Amino acid sequence: MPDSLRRFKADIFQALAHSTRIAILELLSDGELSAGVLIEKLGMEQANVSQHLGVLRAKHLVVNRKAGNQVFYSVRDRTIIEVLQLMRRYFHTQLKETSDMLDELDKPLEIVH
Amino acid sequence: MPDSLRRFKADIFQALAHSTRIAILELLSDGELSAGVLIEKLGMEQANVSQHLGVLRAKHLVVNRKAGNQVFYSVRDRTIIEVLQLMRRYFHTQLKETSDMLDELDKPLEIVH
DNA sequence: CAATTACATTCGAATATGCTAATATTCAAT
DNA sequence: ATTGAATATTAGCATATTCGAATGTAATTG
Repeated sequence: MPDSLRRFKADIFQALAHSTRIAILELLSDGELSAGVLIEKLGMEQANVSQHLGVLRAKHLVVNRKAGNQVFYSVRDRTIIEVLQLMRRYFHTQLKETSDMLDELDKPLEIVH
Repeated sequence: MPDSLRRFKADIFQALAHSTRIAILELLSDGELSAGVLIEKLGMEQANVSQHLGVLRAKHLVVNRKAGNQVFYSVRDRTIIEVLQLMRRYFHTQLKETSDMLDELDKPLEIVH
């Protein structure tokens, strides 16, 4: 497999590598929503959400449609939703295999010596 | 869905968000390989590959088995391989939809004037 | 016990990412 | 034309990632 394809994949994974962007894609999985509704449902700063939408747009994971004052977003390809679902399955498998996993999640903070 | 689960997913995606780590997982998809063989097949710096293996280990995407002098790595859960395969399908879909995609891929290299 | 092989870890510099606050832009309505 | 609402962009700072160079650590061999 050519490295260009791997870089493409890595780019997509990078776009998925943030809980807010995952939340956005999940919210959009049932159909399009305006930026305003997304901001409201996420309960986060407008600029912050807009930046995350910008990342998803840049990687073509979402498309946007302007309607007057508003901008409606939707997922471009359902395959991405499938990836997220596969990930959930992965989570459950791992949960069964190692219950330490949850402790591990908190670890990054322990780096403070 | 709780945010902790999204953060877990994001963490895994972060681990996948590098072409070298994707290459490692692909190389391991047919069975375990020693760190040395991985380094050789990747043709990269020993320390660099070891660091990437460290990331994959930290996120439990791979497990390692010590045998004397060597360390053998293998993917912990095939689901991750499935995610990579889904991603390949995604790539092909996108390729059909927008041929600009390839231009986008080469862009970073064109910085050399 | 050297010396070597196979990996891992640490350090430091470069680059990338994420956030808030502030500012722009774009369309709508008065 | 002004104002207001919805969204995007920029600036600046803090933190994270990535890399090569150097160093550390086990196990192996002589």
